[in-house]
Amino acid sequence: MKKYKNEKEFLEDYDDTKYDKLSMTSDILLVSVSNKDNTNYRKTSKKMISILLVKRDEFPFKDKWCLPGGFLNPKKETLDECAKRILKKETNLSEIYLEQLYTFDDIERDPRTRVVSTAYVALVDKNKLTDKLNENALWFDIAEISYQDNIVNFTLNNKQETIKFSIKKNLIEKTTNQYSYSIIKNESIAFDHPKVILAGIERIRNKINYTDIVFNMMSEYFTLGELQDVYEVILGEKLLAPAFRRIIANKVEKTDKMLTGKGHRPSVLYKYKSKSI
Amino acid sequence: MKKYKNEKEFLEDYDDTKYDKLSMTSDILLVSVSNKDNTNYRKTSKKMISILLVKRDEFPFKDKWCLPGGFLNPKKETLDECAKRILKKETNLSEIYLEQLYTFDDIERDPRTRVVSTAYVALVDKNKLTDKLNENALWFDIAEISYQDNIVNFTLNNKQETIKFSIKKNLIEKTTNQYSYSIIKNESIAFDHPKVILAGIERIRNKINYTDIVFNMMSEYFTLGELQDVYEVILGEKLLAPAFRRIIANKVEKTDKMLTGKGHRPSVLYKYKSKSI
DNA sequence: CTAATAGTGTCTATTAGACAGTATGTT
DNA sequence: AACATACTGTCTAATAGACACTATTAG
Repeated sequence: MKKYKNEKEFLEDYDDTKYDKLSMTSDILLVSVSNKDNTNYRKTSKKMISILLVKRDEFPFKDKWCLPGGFLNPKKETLDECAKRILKKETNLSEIYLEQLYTFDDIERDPRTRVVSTAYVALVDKNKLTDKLNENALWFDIAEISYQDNIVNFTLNNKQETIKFSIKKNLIEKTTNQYSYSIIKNESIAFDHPKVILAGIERIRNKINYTDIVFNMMSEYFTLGELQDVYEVILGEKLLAPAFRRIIANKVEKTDKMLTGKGHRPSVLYKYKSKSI
Repeated sequence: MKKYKNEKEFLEDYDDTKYDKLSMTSDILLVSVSNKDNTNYRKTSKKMISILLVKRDEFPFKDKWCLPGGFLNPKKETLDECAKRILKKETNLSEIYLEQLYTFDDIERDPRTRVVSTAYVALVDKNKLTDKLNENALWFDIAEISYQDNIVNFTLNNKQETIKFSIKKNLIEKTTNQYSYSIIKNESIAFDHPKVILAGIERIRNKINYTDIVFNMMSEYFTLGELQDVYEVILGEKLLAPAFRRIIANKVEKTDKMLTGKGHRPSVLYKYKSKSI
């Protein structure tokens, strides 16, 4: 091997074309909250988690649904910037909560060639999306996430279509409960994106208890009942109101606004109060 | 654009050489626990966190220390497999705790070319390493991690050398306390590896409270005093023994072995008791 | 009035924090 | 004996869980 006197000389002589390279993408699980419409004037409309899917109009996986994503330009952007560029294209918003989730890299995850994908979770209040969505993009409600043993069954809905898929969780590390995922049923979703959806939902579920992550999906003003509903749909369990209110008490502040017209006692609207450090 | 009848036809015609690609590496923060030697026969030897660093013998960053790592072979291995291959080479062990940490991808992080690195945290009980280390590899003790405002100062030690570096944490997301890191002092460590070290230590610090991650660094038999020492050095704070014992009570089981010869009351040796699910 | 949700008071159970005390080895 | 750590008992403080109760609206 050639000996170099210094780093500058080494770099000038460096030829990266002799090494095997690969492509990377950023894929984004964009999550929000919807209201399930309701006919009974008394009942409040229940909350649901929604995710944005895009219908592929090219091969591979033509006509399947996938997460918004795109190839990284290795010369001039980071994965974060790539994710933001894609979000901007899909939602026309720049100020969106974004968090790196996991890097997915099964060798065969893309049939074209080796593509490693760094997945992101993005959270948004859907009501802020005033612009019309890209015509291939649609919000799906997560109608159900059911756990049976180590199998997770998802049901996604939009007005035209229902999507189902199932993932098996295999415990690979006892000390920290690490699981590997294998897709055991999936007809509608492209790539390994079912895994990304599950990993992202579980990330939010974990973080909801020790961070203020939920407020990225809430409107500016909300009732404590709505907030509790969102916690319940994310956690998949009912909470008791007094305990819930104690826990979130110092994350919210009362406003002088009220939500009325609901066939029951009106409720005070609250705002998110970020911790002053 | 050419129209394809089906996916097979599309894939047969697919040419990935027309897209810009990049290189990826797996870098591993291998962490263990050491005993700080002690002269007073009465005192117990205090615990320290140790990490494995490798001295680079080639450009770039020749003669600097870096984390063990290596290029991903895009044709035939996953990032996990790549990390395991490197660990095997460094430690000759296959059964090591391994967890994906974060994907680091600053554009200029490698002066040669664009290299995205997926970092891993690996934990091991150093006593299991019977084979001699690779001659370029050395364990460094983390002598100090001090926080002043949002600046973190590291001091690493081995017998010959002391390494210091400082990282500034910039809050980029209030709701979940996400920080970006910037290296503000560093003379000895290659690439952006100071960031990886900080991120890895903080990951372990977070997980120690809600998982059994710590036992991956412990010997098979340990005293509760040793275990508490490890918690304290990772958390950077003193704990009260009665509370600590209550918390870890159902993670450990008593053995009939005792640790004697220490100038004070002998202590019972315990074993890790993994949760039966 | 009724059904539905909003909101609070309070008791109990559980968990965490603190301290003091006893126990037992080596030199 | 002296020192250092091992280990436990118990009081107190803080937090979480549960339930019952009152409040207030649209229809």
